[in-house]
Amino acid sequence: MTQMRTHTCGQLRLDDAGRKVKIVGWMENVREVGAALAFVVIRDFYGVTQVVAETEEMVRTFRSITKESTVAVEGTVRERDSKNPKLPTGDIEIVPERVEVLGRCHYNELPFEINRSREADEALRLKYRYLDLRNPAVKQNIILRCNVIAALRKAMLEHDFLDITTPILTASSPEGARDYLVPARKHPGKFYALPQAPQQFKQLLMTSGFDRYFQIAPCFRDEDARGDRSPGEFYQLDMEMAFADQEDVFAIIEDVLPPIFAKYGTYDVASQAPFRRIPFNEAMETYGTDKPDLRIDLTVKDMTALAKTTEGFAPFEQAAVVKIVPCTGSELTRKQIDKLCDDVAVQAGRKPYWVRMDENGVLVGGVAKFLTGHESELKELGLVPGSLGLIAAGARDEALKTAGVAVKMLGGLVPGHMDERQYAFCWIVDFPMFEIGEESGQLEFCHNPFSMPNGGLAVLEKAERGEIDPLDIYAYQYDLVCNGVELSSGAVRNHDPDIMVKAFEMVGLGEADVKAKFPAMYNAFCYGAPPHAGIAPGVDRMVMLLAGEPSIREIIPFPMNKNAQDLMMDAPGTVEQKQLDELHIAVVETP
RNA sequence: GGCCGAGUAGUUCAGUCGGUUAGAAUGCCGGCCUGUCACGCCGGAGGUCGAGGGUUCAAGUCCCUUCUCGGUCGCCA
Repeated sequence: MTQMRTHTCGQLRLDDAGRKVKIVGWMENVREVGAALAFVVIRDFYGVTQVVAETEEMVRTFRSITKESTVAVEGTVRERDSKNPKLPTGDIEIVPERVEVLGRCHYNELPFEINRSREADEALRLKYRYLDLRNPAVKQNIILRCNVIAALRKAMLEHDFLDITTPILTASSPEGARDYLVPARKHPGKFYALPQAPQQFKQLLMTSGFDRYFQIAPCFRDEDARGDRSPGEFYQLDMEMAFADQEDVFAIIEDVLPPIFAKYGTYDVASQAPFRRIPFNEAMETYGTDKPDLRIDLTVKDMTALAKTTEGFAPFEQAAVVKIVPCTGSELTRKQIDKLCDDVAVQAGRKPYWVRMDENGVLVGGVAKFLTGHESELKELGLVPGSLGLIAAGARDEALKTAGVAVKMLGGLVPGHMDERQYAFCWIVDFPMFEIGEESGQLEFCHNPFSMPNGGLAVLEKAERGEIDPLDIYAYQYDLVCNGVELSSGAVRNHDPDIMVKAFEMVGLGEADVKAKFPAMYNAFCYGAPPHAGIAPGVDRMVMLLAGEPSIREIIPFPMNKNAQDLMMDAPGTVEQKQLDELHIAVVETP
């Protein structure tokens, strides 16, 4: 037989009995059950197939091959005496006539067992990622990723979006995250930057007359990692539409994403269009976060007025706001409540207070003694008999953040408050355009300066004349949130140079700054730009949600570790002096 | 950068109040086993307890320093 293989390891069925075949793959396991009987498992991308050695010689042959070597097995398909219903190929086995080692595994002990690689230390998995990926369970997430990306691309093309690539080597962007810089050999002292997003390019494409653009775009940001944030690089489904507004963008996303989530997700229920829209301020007040998990039915209630009438508890008396998260049906013990409050503190930075209303309507535990006498008011807020209330007091943003974390943790802990098995999408809309900077104390852009203010030039001018508070100006800026995960930010862009300059003037900058920071875009917009809007859902986070994985590294083929190192390739690494010389770089100190 | 957790056999982990020769499972090596499929049974090898210092008659265990990994906050327009 000259073919490399006639069948894959996932292919053969009972119908194939009697057929002469040749399979190739990794020798996963040898089960010897006698001197002249052994069962050998061969694995390839498609599945596993059992080979049975029935002579002493053949048993010795397989025994001599190290596990995880690649082999070719030629033989005859036969119906099994004892079938395995758990395997697609479990009805048959191959009686080998010829066995050839194609690629020998030089080690008889591996860094971890392939089928249990997910239990191994993560640094070890990353160093031997090529072995980790042999594990079908690990490989499955990468296959899912491919399928999801293919489905996204297909859907976008069907909606008449053009897939256009934009430069990887580009100019450093003055705002946002830290850039990855690339020294320019031909321009001593100058640098390219890897794009944090194709933001400016896609807006320039709109200005060039492309009507609908998208790209599965690599993005690079030199910021610290998180469980749901890969260090260094990630991918976005970047899209932009000309002569379009917020409604047009929502319509596309609401058309594209739900079917893909329903088809490829671990849960088959996804929110249908239109997604619920929640204004930013309402989200903060109701959920304590701008990325609410709508699967949880708990909300934040304001008890500031009530708290002000209490006596003897300084945190209530001094706090700007006091928020409570009432939760019915809690049977948490005192110990569990303490643990919960500690866990909230880890994420929120401050510990919540708590109180319980027992079945008789009596306040017990925690800060109960300061609230006694206010039972009826608390009941109105939802702290009914049999409920636990987590209370956050302090400055508004601190209290809301603490309450938001409390909502999330209570939802996950107390049964009956979270309908977990679904994808719950929502839009967060009406983000404030400006905020008072924490450090500067001055008016600053809340998000990015490219968003169109709701009200256009007129509203900025009103604010300039003092007729309205600039903090009350909203931007056509929106986030897409699913199950408490921020999937994406988007906006109706500011395509009018005059409004752009005015917006910059509001924060103490001006035309010169716009031109200096975004020269290409500002100039392009002076030549007639279409109103346009877009969004860029994170592909990695979507796949994470679909795979039901808590770590983003599980859905990236070759992830870096938390410290932005590729342990397999040993990157970042040192380079030769010659390379540095060409790039006009002097290394002052090598650690 | 802050805080929290972890680091013991190839791997995953246990190790009590500081006290005899540091254990288990799995993997590896050898033997047995004719229908296994996480095969089973018997035997064996395998350890700088992350590193350095200290306290002590005695440290995997207590203290200090440091390194590494993970989580989280800052950060991520």
